[in-house]
Amino acid sequence: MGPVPDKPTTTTQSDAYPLDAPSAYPAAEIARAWQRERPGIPTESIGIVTPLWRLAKLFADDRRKLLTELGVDPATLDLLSVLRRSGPPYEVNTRELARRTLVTAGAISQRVGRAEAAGLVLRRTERDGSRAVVVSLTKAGHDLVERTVDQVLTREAELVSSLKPDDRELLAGRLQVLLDDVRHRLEH
Amino acid sequence: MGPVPDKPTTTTQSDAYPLDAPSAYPAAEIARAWQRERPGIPTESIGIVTPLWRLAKLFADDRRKLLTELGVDPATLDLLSVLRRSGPPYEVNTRELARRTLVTAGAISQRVGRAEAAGLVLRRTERDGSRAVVVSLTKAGHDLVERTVDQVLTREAELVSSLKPDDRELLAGRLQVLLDDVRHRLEH
DNA sequence: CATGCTACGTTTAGGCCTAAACATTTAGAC
DNA sequence: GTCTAAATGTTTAGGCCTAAACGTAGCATG
Repeated sequence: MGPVPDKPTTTTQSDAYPLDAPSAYPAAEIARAWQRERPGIPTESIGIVTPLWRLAKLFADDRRKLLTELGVDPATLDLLSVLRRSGPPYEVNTRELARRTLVTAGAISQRVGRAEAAGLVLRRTERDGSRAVVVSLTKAGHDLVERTVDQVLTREAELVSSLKPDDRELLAGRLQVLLDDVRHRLEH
Repeated sequence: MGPVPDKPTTTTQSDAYPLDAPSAYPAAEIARAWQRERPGIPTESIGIVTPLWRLAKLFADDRRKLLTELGVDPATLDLLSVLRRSGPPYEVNTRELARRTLVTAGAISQRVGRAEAAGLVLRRTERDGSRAVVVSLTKAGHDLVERTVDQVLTREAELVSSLKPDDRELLAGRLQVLLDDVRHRLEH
């Protein structure tokens, strides 16, 4: 049966995993532990889903910390970035914002509300008497993006810099294919 | 310069992206949009980070919805799963829990508090007069894991079922390598 | 031009998390 | 032993998000 991972740790901390390796239990060990505890359970997904979640969390935590220093929060920068990237006149309606950021309409409404209160965006109706809302970037919002996005992307490029360009493209491609497939399955 | 993606969408929703493809702007287009708007900005990471975040969110949202139907929340099941996987006597101290779940000590404290109030776990000091806390699974907690984990893993196996075993292992391996490297970099 | 369905944005309630402040305990230095 | 510094678990404050309830606008049918 090989080594027994994920052993009970009643004693103190870390039998198998020293403190200086804060999260070193590969997904493979989680799958093995489930197989040991519940033989036959479908564990094929663990090797994909677990590292994927962990990577996402590491990137998100790191970005949040960097942005805190810069005086922004990730949700606001996400909103401003979509507007900035769309090019002049830096306007996008709220449906489109929800679609591009993968959050609910309610979340968009709150994000825009906060950003508007901070003077970073403006909100106006799409046409007279229309209910649709268009959000646009103010100068302050534009400036905020300009002085933060480079730092964020530079930092993240550093974090993935162990990947050689070919490997990076290969991984990016496979992730995109998987993403498209998962999205397709979720649409039923 | 090729096609111009991520065009302003002042008009209505979705010029280039119909509503029936709720999130179809590949990471590559985001990178191209940044290059168009801010030439020279380092965009290498986008192809990795963006699909990775989106996949993580799709999986997390789907799991949350499934678990809501089953009457649990993801955070609680995460806690119970670590305990269940550790094998008899289903006990893990709180430091170890924090390490394995990638959340802060405060979050663990709250998770355990909620689970304890729901009768799913017990909390006791590690030794007499000690400050260290050990969390253990109750029968109710054990039962809850038994009747939910199979469904969660089955569902997730379905979501990644487009990957052939070889592809799956390859991707899992590359993600784990990247995870280890990113973690290493974050330790400074 | 009613009627009812659908789409849309906002608001509210509740949940979970992080960061920081606390209160102890544990470990070292001398 | 004593004292200081580090480690540990909890609490609190504040932030962001989802789900659901609303109120209204758009629109097709008859």
